[in-house]
Amino acid sequence: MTIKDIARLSGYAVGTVSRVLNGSPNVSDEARAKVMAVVEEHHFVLNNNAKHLKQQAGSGIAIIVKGTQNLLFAPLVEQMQGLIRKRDLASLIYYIDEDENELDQALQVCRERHPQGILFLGGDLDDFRARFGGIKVPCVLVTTSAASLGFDNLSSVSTDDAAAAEFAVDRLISMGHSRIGVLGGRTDSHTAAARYGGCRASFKKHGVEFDPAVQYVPARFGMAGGYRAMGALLDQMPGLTAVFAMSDVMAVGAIRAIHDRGLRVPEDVSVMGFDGIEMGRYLTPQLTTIRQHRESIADRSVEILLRCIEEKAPAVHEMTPFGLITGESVRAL
Amino acid sequence: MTIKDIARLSGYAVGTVSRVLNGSPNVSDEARAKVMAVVEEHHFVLNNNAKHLKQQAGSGIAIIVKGTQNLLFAPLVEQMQGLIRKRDLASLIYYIDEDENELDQALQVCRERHPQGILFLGGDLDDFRARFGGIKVPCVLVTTSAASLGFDNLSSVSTDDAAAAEFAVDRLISMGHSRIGVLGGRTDSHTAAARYGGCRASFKKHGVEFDPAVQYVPARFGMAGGYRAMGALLDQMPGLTAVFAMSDVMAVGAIRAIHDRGLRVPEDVSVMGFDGIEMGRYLTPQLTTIRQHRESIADRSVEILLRCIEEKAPAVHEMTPFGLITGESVRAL
DNA sequence: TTGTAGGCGTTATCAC
DNA sequence: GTGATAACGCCTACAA
Repeated sequence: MTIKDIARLSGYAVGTVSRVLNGSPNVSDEARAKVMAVVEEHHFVLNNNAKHLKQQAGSGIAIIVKGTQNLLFAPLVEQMQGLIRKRDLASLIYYIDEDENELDQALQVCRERHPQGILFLGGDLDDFRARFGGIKVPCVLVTTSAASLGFDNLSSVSTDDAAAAEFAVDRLISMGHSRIGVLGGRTDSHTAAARYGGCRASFKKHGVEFDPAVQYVPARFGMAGGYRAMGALLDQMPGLTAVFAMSDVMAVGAIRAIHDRGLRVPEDVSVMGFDGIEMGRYLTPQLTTIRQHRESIADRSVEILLRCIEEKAPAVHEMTPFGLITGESVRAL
Repeated sequence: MTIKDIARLSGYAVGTVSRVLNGSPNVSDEARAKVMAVVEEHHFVLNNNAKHLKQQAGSGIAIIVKGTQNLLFAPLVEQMQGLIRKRDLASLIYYIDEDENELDQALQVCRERHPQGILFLGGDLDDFRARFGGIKVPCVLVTTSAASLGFDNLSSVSTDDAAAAEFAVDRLISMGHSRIGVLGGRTDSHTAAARYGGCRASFKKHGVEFDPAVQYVPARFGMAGGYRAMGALLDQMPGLTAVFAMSDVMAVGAIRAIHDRGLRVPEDVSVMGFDGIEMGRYLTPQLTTIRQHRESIADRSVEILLRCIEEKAPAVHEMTPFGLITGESVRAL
């Protein structure tokens, strides 16, 4: 069943059918009605391969989500979709796995779907540095700053990771903690590096001792990673009273590791997370954590992208505010 | 950059380039080397629109995942991908949101990508009943039984929801509980209905009282749903000692609701979950839950689909074994 | 082994 | 307002 069949069955030519299906104004009401009748009768849908093969002009905003399980991304995607629809634009969403290259995907999408712009949820700065040059449409990298890259069609919207991490450690220190461990991503991650820098700044500012070899344990962002890293930290830093985990999911693993050593949270060890995922509020103890401001992130990302598209505005790199969710996993000494 | 450019730059014709890129054997090593050199230099990738538009013959297995956040699906997808690759087939993964129609997606994929078969992770039986007739390739519905539908190209692989739920309640009863509440999906969900039936069978078998109006609270499958439903259950069933939540994620919400009433798990109320997601083992208390056998589900799904494709085998509906993960959230009275 | 050409289903540019 | 027709980028006979 192709557009040709519809043309034959409706008594019109393919051109007219195409015009009807694409909402062109140059069609008589009669033609529109007859064609639509045939289309609906056969549940006909255009073939996107052919459509996009032919169509060079871009339409819609592509959203490339790297990491389907990232609990922070789901609400972001949902909100962005709404904002894009509100502007009468289509959104094309592509979920890719953590280990796929988001720029391969983006380049393919550009070749095949000609989007007007791209929102990247998550992504690796090294990938961007290596391959983003091939992309010509305006883009926004969301949750990671791309300021250091200097591409003139790549904006970014992110939490100020360094400031937020510094704030987190400030908080622990202000509550009387001084033997504080840090569980982070591997230092090849730009995000982890920024948060790590914030931690160090806080320790230094307050004159609190921090020996990276002992007090910092890198791990994968995941419960298992948090669990193992916390175990190591407890081994090498017996007197610790608080730990800052660079993601809520790691914090969950860390809390269990603490329990498995016969210690309690927060009585024996306080745990501060990072992200503010929904799950945190259902845990016992509820997670005390840094909250990334999802609404602002989604909002600003879409806003910036559209401004770059419609007004050819230059790329900008924004930081959105962060907050503190006071749960039950941190106590004052 | 198209195949024509590569042809020009490599000194060969488009046909040869196409043959190289598709791994055809009828190419000299020299041609292959020269063409690949140009291809890699320019990071050239074929345009899938054109490729699939032309290519009617199907290649690859499509995996349609409904619900990106379903913690059960992530490991299933990963394992299935591995199994499919091991058979030298390509896999095309499509993630769609919970509220999209998986059959619209499937029909589109069939028209545009011509897969040899489709694996559906999650899906609504009503959607299938209404629209699956349009699909002609072999398919497997995973985690939900499609036996009742009777399509001859739709197999299914699932946990025996009724038996597993019955087992769960059996277990609670055998540990001395008799005032047991149930938190489930809304009864329009086939899965929830099956699990609900299993619960009732267990209560009946053991002669334990069960008044659905009081002891059963339907809710959405999610932490918030579990939290609210548990609150309601505690209100209307003051003396309860145990609750069976029809998903682990609901159980997490339920446990927090119990805590918020000043009760403890499992000292005051025991909680049994369902699914066996990774998170359960990191919670405190660790979740006691029914484990769906992910490995078997992935394995059998791929196996059955390939048998249907390669040997034109008839559709089958298999149940995979389930188990019990003994955590800390259920205690003996 | 390699080159050539037709056509996949659609859109868009022409005429009419 | 409508109809014919040339691309879009690729695959695949078929020819050489």
